[in-house]
Amino acid sequence: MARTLLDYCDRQQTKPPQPEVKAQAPPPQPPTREVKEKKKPRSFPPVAPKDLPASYFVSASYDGKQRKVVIKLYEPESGQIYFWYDNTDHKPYCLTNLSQIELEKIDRLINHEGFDSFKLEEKYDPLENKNIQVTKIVAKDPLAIGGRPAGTIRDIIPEDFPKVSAVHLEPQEIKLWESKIKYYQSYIYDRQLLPGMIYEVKDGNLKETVLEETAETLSKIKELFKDATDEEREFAEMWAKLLEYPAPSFRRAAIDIEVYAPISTRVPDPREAACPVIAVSVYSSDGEKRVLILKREGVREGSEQLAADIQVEYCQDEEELLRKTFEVLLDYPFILTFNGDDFDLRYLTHRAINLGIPRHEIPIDVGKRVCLLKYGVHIDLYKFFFNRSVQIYAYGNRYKDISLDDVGNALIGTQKIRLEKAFGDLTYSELAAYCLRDSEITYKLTSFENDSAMKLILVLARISSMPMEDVSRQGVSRWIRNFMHREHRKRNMLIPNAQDILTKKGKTATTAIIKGKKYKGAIVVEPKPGVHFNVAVMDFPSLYPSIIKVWNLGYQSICCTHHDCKCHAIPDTPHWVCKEKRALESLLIGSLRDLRVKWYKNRAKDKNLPSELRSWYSIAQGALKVILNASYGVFGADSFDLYCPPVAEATAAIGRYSITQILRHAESLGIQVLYGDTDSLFLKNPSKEQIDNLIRYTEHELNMGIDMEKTYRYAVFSSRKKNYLGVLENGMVDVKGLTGKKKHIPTLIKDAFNEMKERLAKVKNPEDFEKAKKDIANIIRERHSILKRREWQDNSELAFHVVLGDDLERYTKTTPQHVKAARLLKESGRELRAGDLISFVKVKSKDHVKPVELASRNEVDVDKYIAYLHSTFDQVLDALGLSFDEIIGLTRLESFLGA
DNA sequence: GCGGACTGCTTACCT
DNA sequence: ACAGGTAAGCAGTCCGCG
Repeated sequence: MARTLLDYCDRQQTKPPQPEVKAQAPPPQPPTREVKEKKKPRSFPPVAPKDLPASYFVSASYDGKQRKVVIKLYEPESGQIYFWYDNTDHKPYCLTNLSQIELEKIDRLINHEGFDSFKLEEKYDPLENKNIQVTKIVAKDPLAIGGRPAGTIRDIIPEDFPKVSAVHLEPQEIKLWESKIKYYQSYIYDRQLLPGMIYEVKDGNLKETVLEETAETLSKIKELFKDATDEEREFAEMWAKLLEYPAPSFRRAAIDIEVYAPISTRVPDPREAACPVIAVSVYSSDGEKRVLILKREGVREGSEQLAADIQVEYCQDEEELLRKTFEVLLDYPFILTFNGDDFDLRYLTHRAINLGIPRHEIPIDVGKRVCLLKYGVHIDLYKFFFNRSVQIYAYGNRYKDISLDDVGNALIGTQKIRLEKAFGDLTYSELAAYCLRDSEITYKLTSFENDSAMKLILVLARISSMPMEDVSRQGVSRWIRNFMHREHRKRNMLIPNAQDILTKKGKTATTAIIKGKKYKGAIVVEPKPGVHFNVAVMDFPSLYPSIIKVWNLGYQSICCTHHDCKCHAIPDTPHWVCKEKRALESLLIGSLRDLRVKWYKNRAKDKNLPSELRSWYSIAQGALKVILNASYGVFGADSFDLYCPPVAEATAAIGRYSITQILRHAESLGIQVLYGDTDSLFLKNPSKEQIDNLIRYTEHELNMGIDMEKTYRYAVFSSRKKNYLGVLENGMVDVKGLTGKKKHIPTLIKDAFNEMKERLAKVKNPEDFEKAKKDIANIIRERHSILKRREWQDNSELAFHVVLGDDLERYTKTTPQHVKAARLLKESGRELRAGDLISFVKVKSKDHVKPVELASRNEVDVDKYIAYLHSTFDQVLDALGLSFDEIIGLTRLESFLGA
């Protein structure tokens, strides 16, 4: 019998109607959208009709009951999800070099309940560079191939084949390929489906929707690649299509739950779900601002006024609260949470089970690490913003720690509500406001700047061919792996096993400067200390992707088997690269790089475009940046499925070669090189001719582009690498690496540093400097005397903020100061985990540190702070010809004596 | 037993 | 689970010192 979505809450209707108490009577709200009336029952699962208008492919998974892949289609007009089940009879499989005759001897395989059939196929083996015959082992169920602890086809073959085979084969000669690819991914690749793109259902079949209006743009892009090779142009077109198709508006709701915990310092365990859920908030794109509150004994209403458009609904018991929440989860096609995988959705599920709600009435699929929805798409923003690439490249390192408070504060300027009392003591209206704020922030994190986060996830889903759930949870190496897998399948290439790449292509040959690293990396040019006026910064735009493109780098091409290619040597290494056959990675990464440089970067800046379109281009551009920035690193990461250390090593080596060549050439032209790092050169006062010469040289000799990136009015270098300050023509100041900009230092010191920075921004010429120096000396003297006289406002100004990189017990080798402070906090009852930010001050007592909340003002170790102020400013002062000690009035002798 | 030289650990940053 | 290179501060160890 088909269930309907409303069946999920049918029990509630059998109860006597509950009196609904409102915090205050909200004026009736006009429905923001017709969805309010739409609540007619839909059958579950919501199978797509025979004909469905244009809808977005947002997710895919495997339906174990029907033994089919199911695709979730989001139809933006109705704002609903439709399920489309595979109708092509596609089946899971893996590949092997054993013949059917040999395989038939393996009883456990033939008799395996999940075994279906064999099929002979020809595939191109990229490691051997030739076509080979393989046997496709087809299964009835993806779990039969792998994914179970034992007794799967993947295990049986290497275990049993040696026993039944007449010829002896070494274990490594028994090959199995593609047995670890998720089945729905395999399906997506084989059918060449494009997640994130637009499809329609026609007569029960899934059909890609072609938009005429993008044709013109696509042909413009094609024109940009007219001088490229045919292959490169084809790849660029492929990417461009994925990036040019529009995004829908995403109908979505953010939810957040609050749980009553008797011990306020303890986070309730979502697996036990022992405590009641007392509030659930919903903040949606339909304009819903709703809080469900559990009625409890002795809780006061509260006098705070909630905004008029907020709907507060009281629930008499917890089951009612949960069922109403589940209705929301079955209504919206996209549900947003902040840490819902590990907390909110997991807690709701286990709590519902504890309360006796049948499993099938809970619309959540709880996995080991994720919680997915039976109906829509759950996006856990904690996982998304936690992603280092997203944090650094997409959001420019604007948020520091991955808390709702910090991310919200940094990106949308909204913080969590600060609680003055324990959770259990809150009035209803305080609880409602607090809970709603969290889902408000969660929602707005996806809505600011034209829904940029949702669009970014969509674009990444397209690039990587992954469902939106997966792409928002997994790292950049998975995104890259998946589009590479897709292209292997498209070209009938066997996807090689990581071990085979390693065996065939070997290891690295250079020695890293840092102990424990696998190979040598980039060059950093020794800076010329001092203040330099008119500094030009030149750089290679995406150096490593350019190298991968120009030098044809990839696991296939590096150290290939052709004899003639050996002369095509990689500088500074024993490696060589293929001249005959283009590597797939080189094409993929190269075309992506060119497309970003030739098209997306400009479009994102093009003031003539309507702002909506421009923001789309800046999202696309940002997505490409994230991918390109990681595209070299993945080859050196052993967790990457196409891990190939010599490719990473060769890329870095060519990078060193390139910058060294251009550095020599610059010097031969008589240009003074002040500094350089990896892909950049800082030139002192170069002439236009000199710059043009450098550009020409790089073009001809290295076959790569180099840009004049920016010019500093002046730059300040110390003798330290990766540490400098540059003032641009427009007065903006770049600060790199200096302690004064680091996030962990006390605000008392940081503020002084920023004052200096602002003062330096005003310096136009060498004469201005003298006045600026006096002002800077005053800034330092002022801070110094605040410290000496103990005149700071509050200890929080002196707090260092350091992230706990690991769980407390795991610091066994040393005990850094923030760990000492954290242990003191733990003693006073706080729960701490890896990733938490520890704030501590330096004190005179035995451990030298105390958590800021436990330290009193008179125990602060002032001398330590003066020393820190000293070292922070020294990084700039010595270049300016100033001395900290002299500024604070110490004679050389006094400072020598340590006065 | 104490202090300086040294190494290693940890975090935050740069490209 | 992208990479390597650099800076800084502190913890811990070794060694020489009557």
